[in-house]
Amino acid sequence: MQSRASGDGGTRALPVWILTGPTGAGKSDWAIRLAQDRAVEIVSVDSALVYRGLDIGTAKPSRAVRDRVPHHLIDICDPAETYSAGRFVTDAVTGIRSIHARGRIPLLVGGTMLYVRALLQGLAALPEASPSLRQELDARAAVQSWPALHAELARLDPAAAARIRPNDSQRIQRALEVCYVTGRPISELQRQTHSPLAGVAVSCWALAPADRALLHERIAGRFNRMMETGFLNEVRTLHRRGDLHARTPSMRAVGYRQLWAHLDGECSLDEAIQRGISATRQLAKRQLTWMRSESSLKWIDPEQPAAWVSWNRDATHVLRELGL
RNA sequence: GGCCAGGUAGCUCAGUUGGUAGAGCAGCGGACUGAAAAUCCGCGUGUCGGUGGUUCGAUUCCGCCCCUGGCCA
Repeated sequence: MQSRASGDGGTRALPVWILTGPTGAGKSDWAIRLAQDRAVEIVSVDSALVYRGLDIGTAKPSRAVRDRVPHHLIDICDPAETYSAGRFVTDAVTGIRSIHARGRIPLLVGGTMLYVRALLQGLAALPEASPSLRQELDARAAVQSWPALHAELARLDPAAAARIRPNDSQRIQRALEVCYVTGRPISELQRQTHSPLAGVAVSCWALAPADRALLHERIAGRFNRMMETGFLNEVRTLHRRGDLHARTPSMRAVGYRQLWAHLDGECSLDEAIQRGISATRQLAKRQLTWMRSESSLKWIDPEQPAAWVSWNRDATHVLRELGL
């Protein structure tokens, strides 16, 4: 990917900025403050923000904010659809190219770490999901159990089976699916990946409070605020559509899943809220695990008074250098 | 005030016919290639309410005290 911008004395490659962090850390606010009134556009890196109608529970930036600062990859599909890491890479690359073509800097913001990694390290050229094959595998697992299908994978692709746990339904299913569709083991195909951002200057920051207890407080506070601003009604509207169910990927999102269970009569509202908050904390923990393994991240503690100033100063400096 | 039932992990509870205890949830750590806000793996010491007594040994049995809930006054 080659992108150029006209500076004072010639052309320079435009960078890609990535701001990630656990849910509730304040990524969106920071991104909007940075991008506002500057040659910066935001690309969402979030598997839930892509769905229309999932607004309150995803803390989606408001229409007003998006009118002020351009956002990409938000509200691009219906909740009944299944978005994917593969589609994300394609969409994100398209977005980045168009932003660069406008002579602006893309700021990728979000906490879906698989998507971040897919961008940083690339995704292998694998076939996309086959709903019919997955249905068939689900049916087989219901009678034979996933460990039995794991044993089958061990015959077809020993390397993949060694890495995947016998109960990891999702990965067993995917590995078998790829085997059946391509006739080749997924472990072999996965060996060839290339980053779609190869050759681009990428800066990657992780916004995360050093104090976990503080993050937990923010998460609970935010969830309660969502409840006060109509989260339950939002889920009820989706529930009433009739074509969505508890297993639809969009409805497995944190918060939506628990409120959906309440609407299905599985638990009280109070319990659903508590479970939703716990699920959010657990999500944040998994995101942090992923971030710790990403060595290229520059960590920012939003609680440090100087953190914003220094991040903003660095960004301003780069923009000036590029004549933007 | 009397009677009954309880007080065991952050929470809900199990258990020890006396040899100092274990589940679920929560929490923590980890894995992660088209569902990823998903999916999966690992981690359980806590004055067993307090205090006396019986005993080689008490969280377990007995006495008293404290706390919670219920019933009766």
